[in-house]
Amino acid sequence: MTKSTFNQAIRAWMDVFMHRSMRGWGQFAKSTGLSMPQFSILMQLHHKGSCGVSDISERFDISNAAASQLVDKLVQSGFVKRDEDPNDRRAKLLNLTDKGKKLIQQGIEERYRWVDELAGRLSAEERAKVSEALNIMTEAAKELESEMVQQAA
Amino acid sequence: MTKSTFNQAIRAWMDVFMHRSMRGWGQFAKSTGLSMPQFSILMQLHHKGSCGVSDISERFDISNAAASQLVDKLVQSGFVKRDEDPNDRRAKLLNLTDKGKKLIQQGIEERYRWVDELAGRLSAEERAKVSEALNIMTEAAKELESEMVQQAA
DNA sequence: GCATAAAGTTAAGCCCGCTTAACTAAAAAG
DNA sequence: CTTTTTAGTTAAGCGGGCTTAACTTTATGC
Repeated sequence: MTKSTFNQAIRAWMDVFMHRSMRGWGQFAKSTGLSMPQFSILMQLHHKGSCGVSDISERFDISNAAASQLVDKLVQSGFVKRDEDPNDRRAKLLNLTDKGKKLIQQGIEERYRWVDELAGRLSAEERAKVSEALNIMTEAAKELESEMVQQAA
Repeated sequence: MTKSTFNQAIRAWMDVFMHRSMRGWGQFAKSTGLSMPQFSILMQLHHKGSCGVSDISERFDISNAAASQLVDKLVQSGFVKRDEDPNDRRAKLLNLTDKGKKLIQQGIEERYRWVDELAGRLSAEERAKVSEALNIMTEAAKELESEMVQQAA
């Protein structure tokens, strides 16, 4: 296996997959009535869990003020809860509410549906191969991620 | 290979991959100075090639007027060229300019860099497995896509 | 050929995200 | 204990995306 054959395979897949999933998320966000920035904050909370307002502003490279305002809208819509941090009363702890979690989960399920359809077209043998390969990739990605975090710290 | 083992594998991968690539595209779009809607249009043109204004409005579920205005900004910034359709002089043929193509290509390259790093962590044997699996998936995705198009027609 | 439909454009107006600036409150530094 | 720094909020104002509505130009249907 040459490196370039591998690269070709992964690039072809990325083209198909990225295009498809970006389109899907955009449409889903729109269907919820939330703006993309608001929706992205929900996604971030889903992935990273509890965080403060300034974490949001750093993550999306916007001002604290902007983050605060966006979060406030999400709080008012009932998707996010904003509690005081008991350890630092200046800070806030942002979390998805049940309503927020449900919404994101629904979006994820819809994304899954597409790959489930894909899965349906594969033989059991093919599924086994794909499954093994994706586990390899996921593992590598997680390792890479954790090294990045360490590097940043 | 049970279906649920497969689903688990693909979902884990999607979680990692989608989060990563969405973040990446967002940051890249921001770095170009283009808004997300504008950037998305460039992506669409990259994937689907030449199309009219109303194709844009359908694809993003916005009015013709909105699409026209967005496109106009992209034309003025030099990322898109807007020619008359010789077969129907009402219609326009939208295409990426060289500048537009270059921009998108650059974004894609940056996305690739991440998976290239991933690839670097794999053994030749693992790369072969992953490569085969991704080709299977890409093939299935393309088949599914073309059936969808037929169904819509 | 004339009426109707279709592809795009333009303009007015609304909402939203974002920034800067001024502010409150709490923690850290000295 | 006072000063400074940090976390977050609020308000004013700008720019952008989107919609509706009015319009131009070209193609289609009868």
